[in-house]
Amino acid sequence: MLRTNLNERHCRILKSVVESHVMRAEPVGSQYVRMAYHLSISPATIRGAMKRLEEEGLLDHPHTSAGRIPTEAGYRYYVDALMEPEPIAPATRRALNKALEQNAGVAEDIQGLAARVLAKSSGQLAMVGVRPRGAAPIRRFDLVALDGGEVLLALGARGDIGITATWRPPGSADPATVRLAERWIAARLPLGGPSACAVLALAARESARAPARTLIEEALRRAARMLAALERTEVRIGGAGNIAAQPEFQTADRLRALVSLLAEPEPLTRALDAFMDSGGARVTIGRELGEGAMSACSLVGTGIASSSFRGSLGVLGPVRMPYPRLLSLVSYVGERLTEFS
Amino acid sequence: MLRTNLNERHCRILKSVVESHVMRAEPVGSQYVRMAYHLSISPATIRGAMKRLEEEGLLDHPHTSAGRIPTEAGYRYYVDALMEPEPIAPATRRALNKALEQNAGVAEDIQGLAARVLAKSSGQLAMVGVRPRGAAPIRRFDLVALDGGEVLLALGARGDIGITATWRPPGSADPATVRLAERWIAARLPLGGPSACAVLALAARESARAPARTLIEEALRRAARMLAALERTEVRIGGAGNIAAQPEFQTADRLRALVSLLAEPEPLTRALDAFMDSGGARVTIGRELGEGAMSACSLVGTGIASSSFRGSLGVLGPVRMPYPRLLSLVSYVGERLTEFS
DNA sequence: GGCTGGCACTTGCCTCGGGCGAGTGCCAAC
DNA sequence: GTTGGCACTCGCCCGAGGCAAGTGCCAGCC
Repeated sequence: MLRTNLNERHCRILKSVVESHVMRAEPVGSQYVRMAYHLSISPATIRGAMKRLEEEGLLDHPHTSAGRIPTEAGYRYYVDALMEPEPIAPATRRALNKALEQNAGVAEDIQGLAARVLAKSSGQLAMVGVRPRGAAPIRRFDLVALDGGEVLLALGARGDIGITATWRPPGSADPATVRLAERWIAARLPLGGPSACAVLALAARESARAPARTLIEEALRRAARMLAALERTEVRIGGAGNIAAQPEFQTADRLRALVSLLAEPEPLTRALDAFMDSGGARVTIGRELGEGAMSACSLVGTGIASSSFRGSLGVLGPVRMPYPRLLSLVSYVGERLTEFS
Repeated sequence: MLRTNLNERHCRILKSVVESHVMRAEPVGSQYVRMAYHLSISPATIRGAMKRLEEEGLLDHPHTSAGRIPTEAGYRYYVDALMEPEPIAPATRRALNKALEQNAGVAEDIQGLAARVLAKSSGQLAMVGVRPRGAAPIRRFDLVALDGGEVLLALGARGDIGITATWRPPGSADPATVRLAERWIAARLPLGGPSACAVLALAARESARAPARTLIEEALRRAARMLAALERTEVRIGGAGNIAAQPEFQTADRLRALVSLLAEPEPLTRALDAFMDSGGARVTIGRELGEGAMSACSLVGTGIASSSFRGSLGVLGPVRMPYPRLLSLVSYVGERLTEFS
């Protein structure tokens, strides 16, 4: 990907064009680059270099009399080879920590919180998706007869979270039968290991020979459903309004695409999933996201993981985004989030 | 609200204008009304009547040479006095039932399902919000010491749903203490009655004198938080793309407002809440929704309720909506949903 | 007296063309 | 290799004119 046939001046000018364009959201001309970056070469020289960069496919100009804008390849080159990492301002860092810690107690909503915080500090759309580790360990399995003929099923799963369900088996539940069923399941269910699939398999394989068959089957079916709900990736999105305010999203078409994306966020979550299990923060630019509604966007994302979950988070915005800042930000929030396992 | 100084012709013409405009999304002229409704009076007469309706504040015309469009008052008059109820087509009815029943098993997501189904059949944005009954009865309260020094708290709440939490008290949990704490709480917690507030009050009032004070306080605090989460209204939104495609939402402003609304749906949910505990389906038109981003929209909604929850559902769209059809639809889905308590 | 046909009028929308400004591309000169 | 100069190219803005739709009003008719 890295082109070696660009000399130092070309690089410098490409970098200037990208950064100017990110800042101003307009095509940038040779004059502007010269002024803004105090280059000691003349506009004509800069124009020459720009033309060369255009021939390389790194710059584009919308029409003859407009300045240059970076192509997606130009952004890619910038991200891979030119940009300098931008450390997070201490004030931002403090604000992030404060916002995250203040609400960390509400464990179930850590993703929503992180999405909000990340959206606010990035000025883009932020997404956080978390999924429990593949085989969510069942830490506890209870099947209890309640007064009044109902049965209570309690699953203690990963972390703080657990779920229960109660139902009334046909013909009401006899405590002895329930006890029997619980023992039967507990003896066969490998606590600490099984995922929803495993539970279902257990149900299919063995329950036919069990003593309290209907009750056991019902309990296992419900347990599997509850586990499946826990194992689903839950994605939270924040700050959609941010990117709706960006100049790139002023046209009705783009906005409509954004609405559709919010209404049916599967493409978003799929793009986010691509960052799962990846180490540091990475960038996906424009068409690299696919040809759909998001092809005019870039995604800066990272995987997050702890002993109890895996997931990913990222910010989505127009291709013209401040990559160095967002990369640091996404990295940092990712690291902090991992600590809240 | 009902004006009596409109004769039958005026009513007929107002009705025609409203229905034509709902269908075509354009100002309607005297010619069109005459043709479309086979009126035997001349365009000039219709124009006279329209002028009268305009003086009454029921019609408006954007400029001299445009046709008429209904004002919000015109729509209100139409809804209150002119429109004829439109029964749901049997095919739609069947489709609705099928879609609802197919997935009814996934109890936790009944709202999301209903929102999707309602959005599809209405062609508008659909919202479904459900909240457990005010004082969610706690049907079961368990506090158990787990192996390894952790404590499990299980709450059996309304219906099928229950939740558990586990945590590690400082200095690990001694089974005897946990048992003590459970008894203490069970003796004071009025099973079948208390809401989150009540639990918190119990914690504040009495725990100071309790034996295993820190443990009890922690358990009650967690229980209150879990109950609060259960008692929150959870709103699902579907079909945002539908109304983004409406002619009223072609301008960037409107679309941006829609994006903001999706990003921060509090105004939506508040508007929806107004239908809670109300009987049949009702309509809120335009400015009646308040002056915010939704003032260009109407909401057709109804309350839904069963022994275990209360809530509301509705469809949101431009003021120019097919009210008779949507009223029937919302009514019907509301009734069906109530059956899935 | 109310309804109707006819006609002038208003007004938004579309298109076209000219002026303006920004920025380029190229060339000759250094 | 770099630079200043200059012609050129477009996109954008703006105002004018033509068009179409639909009204308002008035005189006449049933």
